[in-house]
Amino acid sequence: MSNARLVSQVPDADTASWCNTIIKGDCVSRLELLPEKSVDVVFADPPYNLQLNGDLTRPDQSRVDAVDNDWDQFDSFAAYDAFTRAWLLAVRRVLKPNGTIWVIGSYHNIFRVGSIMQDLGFWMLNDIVWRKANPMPNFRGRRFQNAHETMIWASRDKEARSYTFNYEAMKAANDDLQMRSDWHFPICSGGERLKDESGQKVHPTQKPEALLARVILSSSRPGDVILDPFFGTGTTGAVAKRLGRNYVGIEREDDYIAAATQRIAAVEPLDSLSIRVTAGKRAEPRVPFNTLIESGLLQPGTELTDAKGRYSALVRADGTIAVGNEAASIHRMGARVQGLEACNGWTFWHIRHEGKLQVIDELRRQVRSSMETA
Amino acid sequence: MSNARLVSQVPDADTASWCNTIIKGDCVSRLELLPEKSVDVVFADPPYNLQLNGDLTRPDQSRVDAVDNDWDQFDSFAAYDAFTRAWLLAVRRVLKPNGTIWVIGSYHNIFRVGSIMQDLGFWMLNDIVWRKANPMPNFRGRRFQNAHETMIWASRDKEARSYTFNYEAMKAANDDLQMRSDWHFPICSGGERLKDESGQKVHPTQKPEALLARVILSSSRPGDVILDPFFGTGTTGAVAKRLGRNYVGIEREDDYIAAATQRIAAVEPLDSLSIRVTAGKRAEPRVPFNTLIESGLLQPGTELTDAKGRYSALVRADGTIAVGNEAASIHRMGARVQGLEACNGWTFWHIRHEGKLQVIDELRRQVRSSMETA
DNA sequence: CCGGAAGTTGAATCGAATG
DNA sequence: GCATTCGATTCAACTTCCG
Repeated sequence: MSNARLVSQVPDADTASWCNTIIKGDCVSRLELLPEKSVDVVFADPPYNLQLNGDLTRPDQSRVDAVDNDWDQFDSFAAYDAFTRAWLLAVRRVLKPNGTIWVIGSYHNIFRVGSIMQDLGFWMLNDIVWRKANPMPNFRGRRFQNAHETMIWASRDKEARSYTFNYEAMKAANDDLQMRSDWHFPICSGGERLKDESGQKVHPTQKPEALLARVILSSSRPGDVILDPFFGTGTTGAVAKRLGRNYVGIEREDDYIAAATQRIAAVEPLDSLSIRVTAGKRAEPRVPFNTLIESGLLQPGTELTDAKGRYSALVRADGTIAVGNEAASIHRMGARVQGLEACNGWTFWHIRHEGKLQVIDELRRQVRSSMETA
Repeated sequence: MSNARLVSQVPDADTASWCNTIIKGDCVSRLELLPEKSVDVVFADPPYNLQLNGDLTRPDQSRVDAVDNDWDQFDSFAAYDAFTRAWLLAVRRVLKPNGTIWVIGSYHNIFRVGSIMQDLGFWMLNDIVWRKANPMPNFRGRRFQNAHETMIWASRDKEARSYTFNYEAMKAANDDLQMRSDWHFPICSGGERLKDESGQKVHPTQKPEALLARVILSSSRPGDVILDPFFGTGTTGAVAKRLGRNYVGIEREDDYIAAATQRIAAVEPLDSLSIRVTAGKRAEPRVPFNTLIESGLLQPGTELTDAKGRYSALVRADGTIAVGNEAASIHRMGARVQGLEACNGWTFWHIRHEGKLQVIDELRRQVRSSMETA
């Protein structure tokens, strides 16, 4: 695999040989070929174990093209459970300790998948509901229209603390409101839906790229490795490549592999500027309070107050602030004057600047900005 | 139980002695007192087995009042599974062959509940998503906002063919479109939320009556018997009585029984079932900016400018826009480049389209119009 | 000009949370 | 060390209007 296949700014020289390939075969046995702790994110769209009896016809007597493939046939819940446990275990071995996994399913299988994930030690972060903009109607009128599917997002371990979640990016993309657990997307159709020469859909359950894009943008960084053990026609690979991530797919059926290979080859990765992840304050360089003093933005002896002028403190040369005889950090003193356990001093304290109160976090922003240009 | 009673419009004199009562005690042992095959619908809101560590504070340092009741403490998944199997078995005995059961839960427990239901022979009809209009935010920014809960609706047996589903009523209530599996309701608050003398909520997880009303209206008929084995403060009973159904509740805690008794006594049954749960015409749906990208109307890398071309920004794949090294939402970046506090990014930013500038609000209009036709 | 009703604005509160 | 919150609801504070 040449580095040229990967976009810039990503760790490329040491990308493993199996990256950005489709491995043919059964996912449990093929996963044994991958090193442990080597992938950042897993997206899995396993067989749903639909239990369909006979044909379903629309009110006009046309026949619904159901999922009746061999790969969705299981003899019992026990057989499906064993299958599920096996692939989840195999996937867990290759997942990094801080990696996360997504599994999508419907009410036919998602409860079994979720239980087994918990039994194996995965730690649930969210269940995400994909609300379909254009779901298939319920033709018999005996149930509610099945208008959603469910995704489970989980970390490899309960103890994982530094899994990737691009909170700020999701929030900014959602008009500055934090992203909820219910997502709204159309199903995969139109030009995006892969068809064969005779116009038949290549895969019965192809997922929309927009769904995968949000999955990947929320829980991975450029250059990460994303594994899809049920690759199908390669939606995960196509979106990963477009977004500057590495993929690895496992698939049994030659037809699907052929379609996915062709599809992914046609994908043009976005330039590196377009895929940069919006970082939250967590990722910004830490600026100690006394940097403000050292840089001359703030003089010792300056008076700090809260936004309403109820409390005041004096800046001291050593980077502490004083109230009466006591001195402490901006955070501890902010907490103490309010009688709270904790306080963010950067957003609590203000200075008087040209007659108006200005939060000292603004001074920190100026320091950071000058750090970048320096 | 006579057939005549089943078709009457209201619960009447020949109802069994245990109907419209609250039975005190543990639900598994108390259910043994009820005759088998005697209830039409079960609604169950079992403990969720939340596994909370320590306190959670809001960004303003106020403390979140968590669910820390004894009844939600289990030693292990195995203990929770045994509890779940026991009450589901007991409930199944008293359910009529054509009866159905609803169980509500969250990702903490719903996968275990669903698996066990399938193992015991219940047959899933739908999973229903309750999308909360006003969920609690995620204060730490480490996950998606947990904005929904899940209900499972199942028949007692796979073979049940004549369970009750008021398809036409649901469709009529939904502006003549089939009722979908995703429902939208506010959480229980305001005057509906039961408070004690000191203003504290009586029950930590009281469900909204609107939710129960749709459950009952969709899956039962007037005069039916509805069992709630975790009665709590009696939402199921209050709504059942109002809608002309019989209820029977089982509850262990005296405080909850007292509150439920008083609450239900104050309920006036409706004289007509023409009252339906109105979904209410929603305001124009909010379209987050990244919907434009996800729908393909706007490509990452596209340049945005203001109407006079003084400022420009780059669209990124994650739904933010970038000016230089900084990225933010369309609104915040619009404000920043102008040096303002706020800005409506939808009307500020434009794209070049066929040689002319087009405001991105026009793209939003296109998305909304395609949502309507879908 | 006074008193009270009625309407408006803004602050404060709080919710099944593996945080 | 210091980052992190959304929407419904209620209540207090204030304004306006009318007799």
